[in-house]
Formats: sequence, C-alpha cells, structure tokens
Amino acid sequence: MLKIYNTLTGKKEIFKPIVEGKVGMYVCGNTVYDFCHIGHARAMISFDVISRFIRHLGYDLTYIRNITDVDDKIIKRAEENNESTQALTERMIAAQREDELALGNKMPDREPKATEFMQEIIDMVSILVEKGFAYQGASGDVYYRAAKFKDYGKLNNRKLEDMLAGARIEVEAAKEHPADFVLWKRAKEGEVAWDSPWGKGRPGWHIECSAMSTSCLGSHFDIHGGGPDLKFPHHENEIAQSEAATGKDYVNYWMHCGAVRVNNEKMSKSLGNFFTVRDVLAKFNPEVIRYLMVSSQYRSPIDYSDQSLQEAKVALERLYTALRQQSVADSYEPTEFTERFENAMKDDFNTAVAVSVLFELVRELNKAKTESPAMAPKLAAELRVLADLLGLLGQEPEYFLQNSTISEGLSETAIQTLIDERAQARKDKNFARSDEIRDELARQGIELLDSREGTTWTRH
RNA sequence: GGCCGGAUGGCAGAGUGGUCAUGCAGCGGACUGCAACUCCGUGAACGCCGGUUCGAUUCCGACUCCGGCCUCCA
Repeated sequence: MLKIYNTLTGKKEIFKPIVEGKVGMYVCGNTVYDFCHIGHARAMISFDVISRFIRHLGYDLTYIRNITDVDDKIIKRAEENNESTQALTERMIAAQREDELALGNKMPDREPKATEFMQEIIDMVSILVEKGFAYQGASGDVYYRAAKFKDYGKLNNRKLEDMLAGARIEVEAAKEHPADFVLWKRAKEGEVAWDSPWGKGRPGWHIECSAMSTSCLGSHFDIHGGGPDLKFPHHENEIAQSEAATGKDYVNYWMHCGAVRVNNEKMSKSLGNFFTVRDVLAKFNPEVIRYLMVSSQYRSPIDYSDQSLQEAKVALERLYTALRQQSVADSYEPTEFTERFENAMKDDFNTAVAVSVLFELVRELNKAKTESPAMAPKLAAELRVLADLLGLLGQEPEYFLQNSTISEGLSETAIQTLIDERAQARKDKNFARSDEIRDELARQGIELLDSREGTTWTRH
C-alpha cells in the first residue's frame, strides 16, 4: 500500500486513485527562457522516480509535464538576445531535453506547451468571467476575483485577511483586491499576442496549468506536483481557477519536492546563486547528480556543493565496483532486499532508505562472489533492477569507473602502457619500479586494482 | 507579523517509545610483495528546558536557532 505526503492535508495518506488501477499525474515544468539549474534537475528527477515507482506498482500512469513558453521573462530575454520568443523557447526546450536525457530521466507521456492550448485557456477564462470569478480591470487585464472563492488559501493554510498584512508588493490599481491575479494579460505593442474577447494578449501564468491539466487529464485527477516554490501562489491559484470553473474538486494529492540549497540558501533564479546542469556535467558524470538527488528523501532540502557531489560520486563508485566484471543473471527470485526496497518506496517514496538497501545488497553481492558464486549473478541482477527504479546503475561499470570525471587526463592507452610495464616489473620483483608507476598514476587520479586476473583501474 | 518545515554521531542522511539505518571518514583485523578493492569487527548521536511513561532521540508543551513561503522562481 502506497503512502503519499499530501501538501493539501499536511499528512501522509494512503494513496487511492480515482479510477482503480489508473493514475493521472500532472507536474509543473519549466519556463523555458534559460538553461536548467540543479533545482530544476531535482524536480525533474524526483517526479521521474515517482513515476517509475507508480508504474512499478502496476498502475497505468499518465504522466504530463507542461512547458511554459509564453511569459514576461521569455519576452524580456528574447528582446535582450534580439531573437524571437519562439527561437528562444525552442532552443531552451532542446537544451532541457538534452540535460534531462543525460540525467537519465524517462520522458513524461506528454509535454503540453502553453502556446498550444490558447483556445482551452480562453475558454476557461470565459467561464470564470461568466461565473463572476473574473473581471476585466481598467488596465484591460483580466483578473481572478480571489475573495469570491471561499476556499482560497486552503493549500497553504492562508487566509485572505492575513495575506494583506504581509503584502510587500504595491497593489496594481486595477485590482479589486490585492490577492487578485492575472488570467489574461493585455499585450503591449509588438509583443506576442493572441486574440481574445478581452483584446489581444497572453495568458497569465497560472491559468495555463489549469487549462492544460484539465485538458490532458480531466477536471479531477490524482496527483499534481512541482517544486517547493510553486506551492504559493501558483498552485493555490490553480486550485482557485479550476475549482471555480468546474465546480468540482481539482486534485486529490499535491506533492512538492524540497529545495536545493547553496550555502544554506535556496538556489533560485532571483538570488542568482544557481548552477546549471551543464555547469555540473562538465565536471561530473550525470549519474552523480542523480545519486545526490535520490540519496535524500524528495521532500528534504538538499545542500549542493562540490563536496556533496564528490561524496555522491564516491558512493556511486562503490555500487559500480560491485558490478564490475560481474555477470548478471537473466532472472532471479526477489529476496528480502526487494521487499525492503519496495517498502521504503511505498512510504512516500523514501529513496534514502531505498538507496541504503542497495548498499546492503552490494555487501551481500560482494560476499557471494567468493562464498557462493552461484548466487552472485542473481544478486547482481536484483541490484540492477532495483537501482533502475531510481534510474541508477544503468551504465557499464567500466565506463562509469574509468570516465567518471570528465577532464583531461591520461589516455587509456597511456594508462595501459604503464600498467603493462608495471606488470613486467612485478614479475621481475622490481617492486620499487612497480610502486613508482602506481604512485605516478595515483597522482593523475588513476587508482590501480590488482587481482588474480590482472590489473584494472579506476579514474577518480 | 502570518503560515509551513527542520534541529540526529567528524560529515552526509534515514528512522524508532525499550536491539542494526546506510555512505564517507576513524580505529583494529583478514586479504596483498606493498597497496587498492573487498570482507569481518569496532568507537561515536539524537538543540535546550519541562511534562506524560516503568522507560523518550522518538509523544506533548515552552524556549533557542535554522530554512522555506507570504513578489517572479523547480
């Protein structure tokens, strides 16, 4: 039985889909005006792992993740770059896909773009206007009337009155109430725009998700996820729009991953303290990032630093070392490790515990190599299957261990030449020369491992 | 000010009302020409003050500190 922490209730709840055996999940994706940073990577990886496990449990999952390709920041950035918004968003979408494939994610079933759902968005705004939940202000923008929706604030435990006190931003004169937000924004001269009953313009940020999720999954679906900074106002506003428009419950389980921090501060665009996925991929194998994300529970904050990446890398090396030169059986009987792994994952996707099970399995595998060789391939197979649920250990061990740091260094042939020379020296009992070679390679980050079968190496 | 979430061994990070997390680092041992890998063993923790309890790191309350949201941000 799967338990999920629901932001809406603040509790772990037993998961029960609306339609037995089927799950609809909508995750808020990125606004594509810049490269993905590590915070985006976390959200994408978290929900990838969640989707894998939901499927593993046998549910027929439909996983939707949108792309926001109309927005003020996109317009601004495109202007700065002197390119069209479309050229900018297309470039960034391609870059995102590249990053994500490198990180080992499986793609969502569908990635709807806001620009492809204009009619649905306009229709929903029209309904809200008709029902009195929206109005066109003096500025020409259409606003949502927050005070009219009695449950406004239910996701964040907030009351409209309380929010006034803390309002830090100057209220636009055209709004009836400070908490009102834009559904349709009037275009300025030269901006990308679509025709609407309220004049040429573009959708507000929140309405696109209400329209796309409803359009892809229906007006009431199981899971809605996103990053921690989307809880308010984005998801609160989505609830208000959707439930006012349809008169029905919108989403049963709201899920939010934790923040990635740098120096104990949230990594964010506005603080400018972000590292792009590309920055990190220049220094580490992408799986190292994935391991870092998955080694904590998805809701906990993660501290990002070179040191945390380095530690993740060392941990992964241990896992891969166990699979090195190890045959993997085609089939196996699941052991207690599978059960423990699955139980951890069923408890709100506790990947930290699931990963610890992987390490215990590895110890068992390492022991089996000498103590019960017939078991080893089966344990190796089990390890690979479980790790794959987290999107880990999909690479060839040799590849991971010998290329894990992408940097200039000794070529493989140069390394092999030295290893051959050392083998001769050892045969001649010239251990001084042998150690000299090993030390020299160690200085270059190459660690040698002697065994009966010969010498292998790992690049650190 | 309002609303959330934290505080665990040297570091990272789970979890539990009374026996094990796990990884890295440390220490002892096995293996090795010496190492490394691996294995075995081992020390080490639950912010502070009260309360409940036979017993609390785990439950309850106060306090201190930290983070997030309240404005665009995964």
